Formats: sequence, structure tokens, C-alpha cells
Amino acid sequence: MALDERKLDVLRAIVEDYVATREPVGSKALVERHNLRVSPATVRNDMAVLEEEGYLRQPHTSAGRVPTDRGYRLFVDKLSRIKPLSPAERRAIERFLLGAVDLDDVVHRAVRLLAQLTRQVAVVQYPSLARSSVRHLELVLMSTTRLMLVMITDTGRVEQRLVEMPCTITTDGVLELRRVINQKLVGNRLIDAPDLVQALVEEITPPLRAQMSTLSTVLLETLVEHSDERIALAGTANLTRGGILDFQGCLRPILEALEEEVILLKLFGAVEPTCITRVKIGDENGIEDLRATSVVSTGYGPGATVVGGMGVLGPTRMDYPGTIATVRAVARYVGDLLAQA
Amino acid sequence: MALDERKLDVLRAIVEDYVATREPVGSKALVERHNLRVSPATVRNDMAVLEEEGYLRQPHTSAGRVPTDRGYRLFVDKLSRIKPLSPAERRAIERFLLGAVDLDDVVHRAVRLLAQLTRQVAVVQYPSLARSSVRHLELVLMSTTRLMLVMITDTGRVEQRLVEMPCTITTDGVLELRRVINQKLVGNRLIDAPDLVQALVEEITPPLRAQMSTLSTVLLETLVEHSDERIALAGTANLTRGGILDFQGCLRPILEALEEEVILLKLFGAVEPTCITRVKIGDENGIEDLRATSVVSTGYGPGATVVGGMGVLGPTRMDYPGTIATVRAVARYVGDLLAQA
DNA sequence: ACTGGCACTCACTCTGACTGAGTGCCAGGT
DNA sequence: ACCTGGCACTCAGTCAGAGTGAGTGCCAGT
Repeated sequence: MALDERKLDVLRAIVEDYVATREPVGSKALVERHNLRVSPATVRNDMAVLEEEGYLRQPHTSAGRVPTDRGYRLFVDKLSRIKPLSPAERRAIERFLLGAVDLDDVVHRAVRLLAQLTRQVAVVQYPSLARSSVRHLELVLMSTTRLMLVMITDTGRVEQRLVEMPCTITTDGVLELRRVINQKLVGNRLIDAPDLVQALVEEITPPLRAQMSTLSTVLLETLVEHSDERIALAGTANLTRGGILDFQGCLRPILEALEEEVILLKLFGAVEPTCITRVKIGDENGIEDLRATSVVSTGYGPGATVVGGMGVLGPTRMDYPGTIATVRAVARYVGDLLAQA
Repeated sequence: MALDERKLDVLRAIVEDYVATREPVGSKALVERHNLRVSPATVRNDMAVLEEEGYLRQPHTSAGRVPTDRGYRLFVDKLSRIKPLSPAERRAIERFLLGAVDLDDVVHRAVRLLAQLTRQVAVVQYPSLARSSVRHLELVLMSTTRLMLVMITDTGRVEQRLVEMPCTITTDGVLELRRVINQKLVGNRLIDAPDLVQALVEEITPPLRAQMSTLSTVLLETLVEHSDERIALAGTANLTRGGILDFQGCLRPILEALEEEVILLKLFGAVEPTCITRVKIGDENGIEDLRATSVVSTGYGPGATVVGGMGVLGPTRMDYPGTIATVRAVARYVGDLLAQA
């Protein structure tokens, strides 16, 4: 059955009221607060239909209606316009992010800003190594058989790894290895790098082959394949907003889930190559413990390329239009910042 | 008034029971569970004295007694022996930490391990830059007027900073700067470094003075003075252990406080030069929002030197002997690990 | 197709009675 | 001087029952 215009209006009104008040909304209150030009009884009929279709539900017989996940879905997809941010908000974002001195600082500021503006839990994935390109690789001799491999990417990330070499190595050897590695890898994205790394061994004179082989193994294993992702988190205190009304008993599993990097990456990690904003409502996120939460996430990066993901997590009862707008805005500013660096 | 032996026994018994059961403990239950060789009435008299002295309190008239912060203090200082860990626990710690591949990994594993073993919130401060010594400083030319300064310490930390130079700089200039900086600083602890850094400018030929001056300013400001501390946190979910019985309404301020690096540093940052274990009970920690919590912290580092702090935070109603033992053990293992690296 | 009216449902709140764990005190015993 | 048994008292927690009111579903009338 197709829902007519008015039923959609009713659904929209219910979502808005419920998000604002956190209480099941009844027909009478609804017609009073929004000027639907019909009587409560009519609205009640519409509500009954919406419930039958699975967009609403009643916590108990004599209570008002509450949107279901499906109701929120329809609301997000069809019924809401993204709220434009106020100039004041834009300025606040800009001002807050501009003071950052390095990548770590940018990420930390961004995640705190997101948490504060949306009043939710915020997550920012550091620019993914796989999606960044190599600006410089440095080898530092730590002892006769140990090298520190330091990689600097164009997104400002610096990753290091201690490498145990198969045999002793000289200063000149280090220089040569460094030269070759940099020559072949600088400017390439790590995601494109496996072949290049494989080829490194061919590029070098035999006495250093063993070393290079070890190095390329480390490069492949830890930097490319396992792609050592990092994640910043802020605003967990927002989960307790409004006492324990949302998430009453089940705060614990949520906090636990938020400590699992794997889960955060699954939810917020950049997947698409474009900066599309995704909204996962309730159990759409596929994680049992987070079925009472929604996730708004987006990719970010300099210009049109995506190097990481960020977003927020909160109760399904969430101000989607506002949250989406904020997440997008912050992502855009962070992207701009990366482009400048 | 001096407390006689039996009163102290009563206090100890009450602390132990309350920690175990989370319920106010009454005189009858007490004599049943511990074999105090006196009647409930006698215990009641003792309790009354202990209450008068401020070691116990009654939640309400007709309830059992609960230890006060002062009671816990006495218990920790005089009445408890640190529980030795079981060999199984020791082995678990060892096994878990041994798999670590680099410093980041060590810290992450340590903090998760602590959280899991103590069932509290765990905090580990990364080896403090100020207390580490410089193993190598690397300068990487990013553009004609930009340098990336990378510092590697003996504790395995790698810190980087982007430096905007006052004028263009050549490859040879970078080599010379790197040579001088390394020559002067390698092997020294950053906490001893201000003078050395100051002196850097004198060591270099005039054409590079301006650059060196900028570099030393950055070194001083960001690495030495502000000493860019990092902190790892785990187990926040443990705050919700046992429903919301501890910290009922006031979970929020606690979560908020845990997001403030400054607060965590104040609580867990290494201060003394020795690995002494500190226990801060209730408002002894001096932070308004955390007056319902206790903190057990200790320094750690290779051998006898301290490079950072770690510990746990939990309800004042905490198994102090067990927690102290675990924190110490983990700190010792992490210290050993650092000594090997 | 909408509206007003009406009977019904049921969470929530308030009340009062009851229960029982626990105390304080006192008089008597060792 | 110290311990013990006994007794009256306190008070949080629980349970049942009544009352309240927001909200619904349905139906007859416009």
C-alpha cells in the first residue's frame, strides 16, 4: 500500500517530536504541535496504518507511537532535508580546526569537535595508510642488526617499525637501501604498492638482497596488508546523556564494542572511494551489541580522494538531519586541511 | 583513642565483606562469616566506635556499616597484605605481553591486560618523552621551506613535528643540521636537554643559524616543555559492572574526566623517580568528579628508572590487595620488556 | 473522507501496611 | 572491666490496591 502525502507528514512529525521529547507521541499532541489540518481521530487512523506497515510501534497499548528502525529509515531517505549549518557553527568548526599543528592534533581536534557538536560518540579514522601515498621512507640504524623503518605519508602520518635484519648491516648499506626504496616507492599509494615492494629485491645488488628481502616483507606485512589503522574516539560520556533513558541496561556492551578497533573500522572505516555519507540505523550496522544505535559516517580526504572515515554513533533516536550536516561539514574541513598540508 | 586489635579485625572483615558483596554489612553476618570469637553485640559496640572515629558509616539507621574513605585508607595502609599473584596469572601476563611487536603494541596490550585482570578502567602513559633519551633525530625535507623532524627514543617512541623554516633550505643544509643535532643530543634525556638544545645554535656555522634557531625553538617548545604525552585507556565498560550499582547517577562526569588527558596525567603520570605504587582513595585524588573512585598507580620503566606511569581506576569499593598486586606485576613486566628493546 | 464521541486499556503514581535486617541500650554474667 | 543475651525501635524495600490520565480503536454521523 502506498502511503499518501499526509501519512508521510504524520510520520515526519512523529519522528521529529520523538527525537525532541524522547516520549511516545500521541495523536492529540501531534495535531497541536504541528499544524496538520485534520483532527486527532484522523491522525490516529493514519498512525494505525503506519504501524501496520512497520514504520511505527506502540511501547504498550495505551501509549503513543514511537518510530521503528524502518520508520527512521524512511524519514532519513525521503522525509528529511539536511539542515544547513548556521554560519556561527561553520565558523566554530573552522576556528577550532585551524589551530592544529600536526596530523595527530587535527584528528584529535576533529573527533572532539564532532562529539561536542553532535552530542554523540565521535570516531575518526586516521588517514589510512593504504590510501595515503608515500612521501618519504627513512631507515635508521639502531644496532648492527636492527633497523628502524620510518614512513612518512602525504597525509602527515608517520609510522615506524623495528626490523630485525638477518645479518649485520653497514652505514653504506643503509644509504643504498634507503635510496632504492625511496626511488621506487615515493609518490605511490600503499594500496598500489605490493607489486612495487615485490620488485624492490630485483633492484638491488646481491650483497644487500637478503636485507632488502626482509625489509620488503615487513613493508608488505605490516604496512600494506595488515595496514595498521588507527582510530580516535571521543564523547563516550554522551552515551549517558539524559540519565540512562536511552540504552538503559545495555550500556556495557556498547562501551565494550567501542573498544574493539575491528568494530569501529567496520563502522567508520572508509570503503567507497567517494565521500558519500552513510547512515546505518539500528541493526543495519550488523553488530549485535549495537542494535540500539545508529551510525552516521562519511569518508574524508584532500579534495575528492578519500583517505579515511569519520562519523558519530548515537541512539537510533537521533537528530539525523543535524547530525548528517555536522559530520559532513567537519569531514569537509578536515579534508581541506589535509589538502593544504 | 587507640583501636585495639579486635576493632581492626572488625574493620578488615567489614572491608572484605563489603568489597565482596557490595552490601552494607551487619554485625550478625560478620561474626558468622569470619570467626571473630565474640558475639554480634560486641561487634556492634566496636562498630559504633569505628563509626565515631570516622572509619565506617551507616547508609541509613537500620542498615549495616560501610567503610568510609578513611576506613579504606587504614585498611590499605595497615590491614592488608598484597596478594601474591598465582603462577597462572603471572604466566598469563607474560604470555600476553610477549607477543608485542613494537611500543604501540606493548602499550595497547598492557592497558587491555590491566583492564581485564583488574576489571577496572586501565590507563597506561606512553614512556614520557621527557624521561626517555634520544636515540636518533632525523630531518626529512618535505619542501623547500618545510622539514619533518622525527625523533626516536630509546623507549621506542617516535615523535614527529612539521617545522616551517624561515627560509629555503638545501639538502646539504639538512645533512649538516642533522649531524650537529644528533651529535649533541643523542644519548641525552630530554628532561636534561634544554641547555643542550639552547647551545645548538652556537655549534653551527652562521648561514644555518636561522634554521637551527627555528629547530631548537620547536624542539624546546613541543618536545621538551610541553612534552607531548600520550596515554592509552581501556576498560571503560567496567565502570558499568554490576549494573549501575556503583556510580549510579554520576557515571557521566567520570567518563568525561577520563577523556581529559590532563586529568589522566595528573592521576597516572609518573612523578617520583622510583616505581613506588600509589593508592588514592576517594577525594584524595583531588578531582571533584572522581571523588567516588580510587586510583592505583605506579611508575614503570626499564630497570630502576621510571619512564612512565600506569594504573587503574575503579570504585572506592575495590579489591585493593589484588589490584595493587596486578598493577605492580604488569608494570614490572612492561619494564622488563622495555629493558630488552 | 473526515470528525466527534465513547468505552476501554494500561503505565504510572500514590498510599498504607507489612517485613525483616540491623541497630542501640541495658541488665546480668564471667 | 569486659562480654553477652534480650528487647524495643528504626527504616528501606516490597507488595497490593485504588485512582489518574494519556492514548487508543471503533462507530455513527456529517
